[in-house]
Amino acid sequence: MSRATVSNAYNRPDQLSAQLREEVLRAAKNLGYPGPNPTARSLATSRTGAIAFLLDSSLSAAFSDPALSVTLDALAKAVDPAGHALLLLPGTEAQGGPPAERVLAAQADIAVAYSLADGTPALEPVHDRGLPLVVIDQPLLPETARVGCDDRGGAALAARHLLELGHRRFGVLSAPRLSSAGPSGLESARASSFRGTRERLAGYLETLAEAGVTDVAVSEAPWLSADNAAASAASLLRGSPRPTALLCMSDQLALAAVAAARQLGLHVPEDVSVVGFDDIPQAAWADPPLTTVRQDLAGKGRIAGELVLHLLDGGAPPPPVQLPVSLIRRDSTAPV
Amino acid sequence: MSRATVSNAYNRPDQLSAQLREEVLRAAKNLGYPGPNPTARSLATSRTGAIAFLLDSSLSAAFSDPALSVTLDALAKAVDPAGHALLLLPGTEAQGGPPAERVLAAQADIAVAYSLADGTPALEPVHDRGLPLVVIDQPLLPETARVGCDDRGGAALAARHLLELGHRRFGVLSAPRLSSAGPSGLESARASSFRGTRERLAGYLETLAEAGVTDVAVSEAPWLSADNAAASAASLLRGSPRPTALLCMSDQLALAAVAAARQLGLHVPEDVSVVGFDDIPQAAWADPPLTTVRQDLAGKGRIAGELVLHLLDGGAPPPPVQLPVSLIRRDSTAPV
DNA sequence: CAGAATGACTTAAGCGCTTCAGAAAGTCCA
DNA sequence: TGGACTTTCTGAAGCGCTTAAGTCATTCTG
Repeated sequence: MSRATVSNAYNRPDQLSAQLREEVLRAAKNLGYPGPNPTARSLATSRTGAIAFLLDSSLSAAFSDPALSVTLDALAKAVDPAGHALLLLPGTEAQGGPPAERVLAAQADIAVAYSLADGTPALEPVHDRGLPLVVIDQPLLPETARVGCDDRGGAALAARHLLELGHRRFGVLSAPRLSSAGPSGLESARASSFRGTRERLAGYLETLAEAGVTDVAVSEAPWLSADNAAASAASLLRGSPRPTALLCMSDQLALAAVAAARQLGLHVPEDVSVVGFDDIPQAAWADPPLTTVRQDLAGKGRIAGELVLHLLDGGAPPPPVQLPVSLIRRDSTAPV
Repeated sequence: MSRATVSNAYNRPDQLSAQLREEVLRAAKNLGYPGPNPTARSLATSRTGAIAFLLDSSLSAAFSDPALSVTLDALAKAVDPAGHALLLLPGTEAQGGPPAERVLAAQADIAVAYSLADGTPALEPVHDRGLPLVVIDQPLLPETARVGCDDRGGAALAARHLLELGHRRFGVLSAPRLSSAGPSGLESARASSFRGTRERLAGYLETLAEAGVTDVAVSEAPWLSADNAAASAASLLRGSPRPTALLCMSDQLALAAVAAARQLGLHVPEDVSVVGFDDIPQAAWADPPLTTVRQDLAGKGRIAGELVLHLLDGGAPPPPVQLPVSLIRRDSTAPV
């Protein structure tokens, strides 16, 4: 019996009679042959069946934000029918992405970059290897597919909402920038290597400035952990004059801000209004339910998945997709 | 120039002169050669450098519990120096694990099973392929390394604590069992395919029974999502007589229970005591801070990582590791 | 200075599979 | 009945690499 026949028995049943195929599979079972070796198959077909997912930080930091879980799950479901597995490459916080050599050695057909820092060394090997690339919430690169949301517009929505409620004293709770060295605050956030951080900050500040509010306290939560975030929020709330409204770059941060406020004996929204960003599931059933900027996280993941499939199919990168955002008014904001 | 020399330039610098090596690498750069193809290298070395991580459910369901993030992160950090990547295989909720064919096709050197359902089809291909296996929070299989915590003992701790506070009317909020069909409740939880669920339930009920409490309401949260969990908790709290204490199989469930109680106008711990399980980071800064059974999640992940390294190194599976648990008293429990 | 030891590089086998081009055998129609 | 098809299976090349064994020149050693 030739190898080719066995191979066909597994991969192309139409190439041999049903009877012989049965016989082959039965013999395989008897011999304890578990089916084609995935690595050898990959080498022969030059397809690994895996998608490399590049993260900006450690797994626990990355997954502490439910926004990632939701997005990644939607992505996984979108590519699932094609049978792809997900190869997770955690980042190092110093580089805002995985180390280059890990990317170089990753067995994957395509890379998906999720909110990596600009200039992270992780993307060069992707290019060198000729891997297709889909970026989520990052600047567009040549030859790359992209999906993201209107970060700046969303931030503007949040700021405008609070202005309309009469607030004039604001604090901004910022996502981490790249390096933990140096002072925290406005300049630091503005110079963040993360596009999302920069854009949201710009959205807040521009809108506030248009309304004549220019003196805004900015605090940055170093790498996402609940404790860090609450501490940063507390530092904003202890400022004087105390802000009456907090603009938070994610719901995760907003939730921490609410907790911090409570700790300080402040009531939300009576004493301080809090608005988040993302509209993660938890935002709706938090106490109080969070006013936030909604983006379609599941849609973002699904579209990223479709882009993956499209690129794997040899398609050219389509124009970048920008998802809309909208303000969801719940109970964490009130007139000043 | 021979292939072997190039290979050595990348993998064994001691096999050639530094000068020639430089020359090789320079030439590679000029020719746009990105270094050895990972798949071909794997075939030749029969090492993929990846660890397959098998989950019981979808990514969003799995990662909605921070306990997983923490454990997985610790595992990733433990294996990181060896340069392993993580191949994530999400499960289907009907099977309590990933589909067999995905496991069969996974390019990995070893499998880690996290709290899969008993009898899931995912583990057979692991065995057939001869992959080493580490199980976390699951029954021990032959030829397998295992790490887990004392689920039953921890549950007993929680129940005893509430009994000592004088509680006599209990509700149990159970993790999902395998199938969503059939009645929810005691029998269903007892027959769960998940070892953790069964053990914790047994721990609760045995301890309560020893104290003469036998009539305990059990409600099961179908696949972990905040909404589901809160609804299940609410159904317990609406029972009559209303339980004065809720035993929750995870902190995630406990947090949802607190939210549900609040929604019903009940105060925690004045009207109802709530105790969780796991001691996830959020438990400490929740409102109120959660009384819970602590298990060393990071330690569990780290040990699992060490087991992975040990098995990959050709070591025999050591005896199963059972991690201790302890009760952490915070403010979500009070005398009845 | 012969022979052993060392260092630097190459030869060639093989990892386990897929797939294309063909061989062998059977089928069909004029 | 015989050439043209079809169906079923096999031969063999090749995917891109690693590595044990081997070659050859150079350097020691006694």
